[in-house]
Amino acid sequence: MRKNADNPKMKDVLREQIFGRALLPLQKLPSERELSDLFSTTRISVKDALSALETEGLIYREDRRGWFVSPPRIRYNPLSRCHFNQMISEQDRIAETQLINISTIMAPSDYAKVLELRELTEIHVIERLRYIDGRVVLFVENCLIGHFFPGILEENLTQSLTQLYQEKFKFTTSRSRFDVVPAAAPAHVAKALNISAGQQVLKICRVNYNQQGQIIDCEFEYWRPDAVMISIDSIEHI
Amino acid sequence: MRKNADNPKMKDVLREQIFGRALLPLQKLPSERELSDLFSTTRISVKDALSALETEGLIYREDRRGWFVSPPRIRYNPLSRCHFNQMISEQDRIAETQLINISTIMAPSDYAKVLELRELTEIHVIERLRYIDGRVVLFVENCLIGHFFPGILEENLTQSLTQLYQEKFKFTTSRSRFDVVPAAAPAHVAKALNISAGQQVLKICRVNYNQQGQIIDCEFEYWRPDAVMISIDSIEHI
DNA sequence: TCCATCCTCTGGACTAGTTCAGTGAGTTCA
DNA sequence: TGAACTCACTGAACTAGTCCAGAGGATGGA
Repeated sequence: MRKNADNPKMKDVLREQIFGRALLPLQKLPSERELSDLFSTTRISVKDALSALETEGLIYREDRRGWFVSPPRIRYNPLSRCHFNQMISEQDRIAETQLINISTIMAPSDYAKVLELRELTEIHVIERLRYIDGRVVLFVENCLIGHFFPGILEENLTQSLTQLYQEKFKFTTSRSRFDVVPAAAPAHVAKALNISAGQQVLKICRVNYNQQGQIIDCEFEYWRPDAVMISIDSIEHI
Repeated sequence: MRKNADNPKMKDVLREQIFGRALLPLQKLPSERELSDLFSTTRISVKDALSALETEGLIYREDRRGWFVSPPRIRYNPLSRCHFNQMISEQDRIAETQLINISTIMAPSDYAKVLELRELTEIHVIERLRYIDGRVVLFVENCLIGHFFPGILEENLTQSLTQLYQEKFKFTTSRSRFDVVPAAAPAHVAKALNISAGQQVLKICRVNYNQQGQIIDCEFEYWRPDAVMISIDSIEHI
């Protein structure tokens, strides 16, 4: 978390190696034990230094697998209901989507509140994982209000939902509203993203409206914090 | 950072106390040493538990002063060039601004790049600290392109710069562009915010354009990550 | 060939301390 | 009265280990 006052080298050495591309994106760092030997310090100090580089967004960890060099951040504009795959490939990266789970349930109170539902309503919950260049970076949970989307669960849900909304249901998003907040990863998210429970993620909650101004769905995104940068230009939606 | 597997109580107890308002916003927690006695564990475990609550946004620390309960987050829309004081008081909180430093320099390359300056240009750098309910939460650095703002340094710079732009220079922001990224606090920012160097902050870089579409200034904001929540509604600027 | 089992390597979580440096209240003294 | 000094208390940073659990490759038997 903080600096190695006595041994300010380790953090700086690794940082230089990363900026100097002696360590390449996605490359694995030596293990914590090896590093503590190399820099003749304790594993706790090594962990602190690695955590510091992690909060700088230079490296990331995978639970019980090791530490790796972070690739450049993706620029993401949550206002433009742009297709994930398109956004990623425009930035010369490779996107994949994996469907984890689908369920249809009665909206529990927290979801009902976000969706402004006043009565018991059926919602579809779609959980997906998104990969960039083969690395898991995003856990997404979509909550669709059931009656707006008859039969959607039979479609291919690894494609863009926005596109599906448009093509199958003729919905264009007239308005969307979102919150960005640094948060701790809930257990199920942490597991899916290969991080340890309670680690920091960037959480984005989005609510979408159709042409009639009705809320049709909401979305909870949990990003690995080193993978993304929110980037918004007002000119794009004036 | 992680959980106390053996003693899962401490984190949960503190969380409950906070949600149950047995510990109130801005209230100081017992010292790390006291907590390690109370929960009969080591200071390292205490620190881990506290760090975990910190990444949840429930508590914050002040360097060598202690740990405190976080007040509710402020909702902030960086697109609406709204006055800071107005935004805070609309949320029933009290805002203050403190001027730290003013300087007029030739734009160094990193600033020149953001401001898209092709030649040597004079800029005014205004550093300010913002308080909410008496707590430092935000360090702001404004970089104004000199020739757009003759004589601005003689004005009262603890007020809203946006307002000053409008009233004195008849600038209305026609467009603004910003990036949000979780980052580590640079040393001078950490010191001003009373956090330790390298701790996590939410960094927002904003670039503003005048009516003619020229870049007139940019701004670097460093927020204590538990104090804020980015909240944007597309309807407000369609 | 395929699947289960084992074994090694990883980070996660912990114990039990020490030393350092900034904060801030309280005291001293011109 | 007010500025300078002292000192207890705080988190920051560190040493030196142990034990645990998941990941994933190697092994070996059906």
